[in-house]
Amino acid sequence: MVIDKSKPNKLILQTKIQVYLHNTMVIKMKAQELRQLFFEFFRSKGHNIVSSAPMVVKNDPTLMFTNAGMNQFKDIFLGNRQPLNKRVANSQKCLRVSGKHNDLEEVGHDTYHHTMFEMLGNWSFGDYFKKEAIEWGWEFLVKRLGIPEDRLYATIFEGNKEDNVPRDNEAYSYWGKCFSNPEERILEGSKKDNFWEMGETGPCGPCSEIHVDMRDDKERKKISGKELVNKGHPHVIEIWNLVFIQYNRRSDGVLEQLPLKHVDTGMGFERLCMVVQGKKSNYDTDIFQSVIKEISAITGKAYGVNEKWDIALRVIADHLRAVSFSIADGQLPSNNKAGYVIRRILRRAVRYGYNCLGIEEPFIYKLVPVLARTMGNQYPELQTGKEQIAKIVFAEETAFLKTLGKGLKMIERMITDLRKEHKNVLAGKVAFEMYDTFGFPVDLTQLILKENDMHLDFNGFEDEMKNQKDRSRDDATVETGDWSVIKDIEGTEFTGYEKTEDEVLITKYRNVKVKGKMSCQLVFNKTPFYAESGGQTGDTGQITSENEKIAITDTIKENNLIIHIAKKFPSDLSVVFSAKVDLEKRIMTANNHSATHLIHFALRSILGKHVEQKGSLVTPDRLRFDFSHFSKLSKEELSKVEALVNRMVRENHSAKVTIGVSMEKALSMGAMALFGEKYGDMVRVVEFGKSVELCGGTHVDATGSIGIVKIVSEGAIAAGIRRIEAVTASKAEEYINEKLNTVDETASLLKSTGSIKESVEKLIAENSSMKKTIEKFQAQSATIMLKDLVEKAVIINNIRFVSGQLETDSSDLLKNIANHIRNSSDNTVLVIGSETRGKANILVMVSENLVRERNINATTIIKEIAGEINGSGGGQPFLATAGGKNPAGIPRALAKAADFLQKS
RNA sequence: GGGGAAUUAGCUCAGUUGGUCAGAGCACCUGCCUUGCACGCAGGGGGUCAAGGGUUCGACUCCCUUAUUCUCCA
Repeated sequence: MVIDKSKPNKLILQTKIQVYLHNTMVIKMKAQELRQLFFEFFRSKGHNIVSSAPMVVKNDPTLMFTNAGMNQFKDIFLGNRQPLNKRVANSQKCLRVSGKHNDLEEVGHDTYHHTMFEMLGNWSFGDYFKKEAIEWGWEFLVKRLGIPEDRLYATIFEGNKEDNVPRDNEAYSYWGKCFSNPEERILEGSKKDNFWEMGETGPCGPCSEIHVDMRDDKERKKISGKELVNKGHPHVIEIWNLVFIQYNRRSDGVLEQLPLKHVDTGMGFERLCMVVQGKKSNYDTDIFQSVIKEISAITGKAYGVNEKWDIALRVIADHLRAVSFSIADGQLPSNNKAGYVIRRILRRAVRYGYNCLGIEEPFIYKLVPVLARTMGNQYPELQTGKEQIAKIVFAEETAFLKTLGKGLKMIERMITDLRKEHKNVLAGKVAFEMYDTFGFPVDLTQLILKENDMHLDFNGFEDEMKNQKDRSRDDATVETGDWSVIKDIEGTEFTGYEKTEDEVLITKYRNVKVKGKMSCQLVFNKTPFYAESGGQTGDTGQITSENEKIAITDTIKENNLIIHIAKKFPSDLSVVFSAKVDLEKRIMTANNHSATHLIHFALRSILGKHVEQKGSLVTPDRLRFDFSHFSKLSKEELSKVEALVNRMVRENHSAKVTIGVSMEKALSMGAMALFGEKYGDMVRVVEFGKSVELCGGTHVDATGSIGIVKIVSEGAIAAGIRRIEAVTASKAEEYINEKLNTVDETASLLKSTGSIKESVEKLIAENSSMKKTIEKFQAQSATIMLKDLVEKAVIINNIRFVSGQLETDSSDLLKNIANHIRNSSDNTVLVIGSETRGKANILVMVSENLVRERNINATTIIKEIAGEINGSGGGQPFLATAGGKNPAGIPRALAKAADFLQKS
């Protein structure tokens, strides 16, 4: 056992004290110490302590977030990678927002579910198995932490006939040696609780769980803990799951034995803290209390006073962790995929603050520093990123509160409408629309309705919700077939750094059906194709055999396997293929990738060392680079960056690539490790002059071949994060030429020899003054025409009838004339015809007093006369228009209007 | 990836089965009043109603396409 040598007795003493104090429930071992104790324990058992993988998963389409400690070892279990150490232990940050064990809407209502949590785990990759796993589990909990034996239960797998798996007698026998009364303490569990599977297919095996009974003595006497295991009792809980991976499930459902057997264990750290600290709730441990106290200080709502507040405080404390860790890993809140999950979690926290605590302004961002203090030791990314995290949370909170504000307005309007109709039920469809289209939470809708003595048709709402889910699910079904193995070779050697063409053999293939579209996936023994990774898109190209040529449309990486997406499967899979990468695209991609390195370097030189890469996208056509910076780049800064980059291009720095460098060495060379990026134990370093980066991508041999780099755009993508887009080489040439052409064409249009800008400014000024002049003229000519017409007016039936045909193509002008007359004189009917582009138009205006007193209607008149021009029309009682194809009929139409008035 | 919504003045937004309807507040400009924490009063400039098609006598309003943004689902 490894303990702190400077205080050799402290640990032992502490353990003894714990045993003594456990029943009185006043033990205080800080979470931080407990975590270290776990590491030291497994180090003493020959384990290598590794760091937590990022919580946000990249390069795995089936998983958005790390949801268990074993995720980062998935490819080892699948046999795609050899482990460096056969015994490993760590603490992994995990996120679970849905699935059988957890649902986001439940978190906070009980005292032991979380979105983000830490999972302690120890692993054996084909090394030790059930015996050691069980013995060490027991030793750690009972002997090291001093958890009394009579509070522990173990479960084992009861067996399953369908799968042909026997009862796990082996596990039972080892537990039997630990407990003094095994019959009482070891329970059997069904497939549901005690058989672990990675997915529908893949590695799986029986598991054995350890449960703790935390109830008072009195309670324990009443009902045996045995009755409460796996029954959802808040104080009789599972804390450690030991999984014994010994099978592989094929897609036909049949289990086959694995050649190597593995151990995968996971212990909920928050629960362990609760047990060790003698608390009844995870939220009472020091992990959460510091944050909860801060929320209370801000909101004035103390914990433990009433249930409604407590739920809100728990929700906020939990969600703060999930959101902060995600942002630290580089996952910003956004409107799809992983980013959307984060947004939803944060919004839920805001909602609880709003509903239950009555906080109507951003406040969660204020909690980030406290969280960084509490957990920054183990997870330094929180400490270094805390300012940026706070900024992003603030922006997100502000935006959502605005959404809420808009929704409140809408719902007020709806309530008014309902009142008018004397109804008190809001249709589910309406609430769903508010939720679906405007993001207004349904529980708030319900709350507000209740305050107004109304309620929601919740069933209707859920129906709509179900419809939408079905729609999305139908669309997203992916059917993945089994790998068919042709040659049993593990992994793929990547030869693409040296060559773009290679002789390859197909080792396995499978079908993947997405949206009814079949995609053919191939794996080779070695390949020159670069798989999408690190922002660089996958290679395209083709494979050819003697009688076939097949296009490769993309290359991806899944669980460390390089997979080629082919147009179709070759008819003969066993022959040698010549695999050839599309060279032109590869070169263009390399230009862009190397250029991102130069841009990164230039940004740091010019803006400062706070600039860090936050993401990038490199395609053959363009590049995108996201980085942290607090404000918009000025024009000067942008041109400085561009100038420095292009200088480095001209200096023609050769690429210096070093492979198999240890992480420490790479960092000492000046390379930057990015938080949220998963690196292997050995890394690849790419240097161009002073630019040093950890990078697995393909690059130019020397910067000169990039030719030229042109920044195309710069903008914000989130608070504190900016994005630069750029083009290089021939694409940059095209871009610049296009711009210059525009300038040339503009200049020749302007016939300008001097400054184009001045010419355009002059043109705009002239244009606007001309506009005004024209308006004046039009008004004048309208007055003249008006006068002309009015002079020719006749009196029919005591009505002044003004009519005539005008030459104008402006319907606005006609309307102007009409309105002018209407406003200036009563007792008038105006009928004007005009011809534009071979079509006839007629306008009828009737003075308001005639409409009122004599019931003369412009619409009636226009319908009466529109036939004469082969047209139709309509309008309002005082103004109507019609159009038709027969201009020759205009005089007849005017005459008919006169007749009409005569009769009325 | 799939649904829905939005885009109107520099900003925040109104705009009622398609017809004097292109508006408000803030900001801006001019003048007056005189300074007290968003001073007040009077007047004024500013909009291709996101872009492009279509339907119609007539489109900010209806339909289609595109762009951008928001939002929900996976």
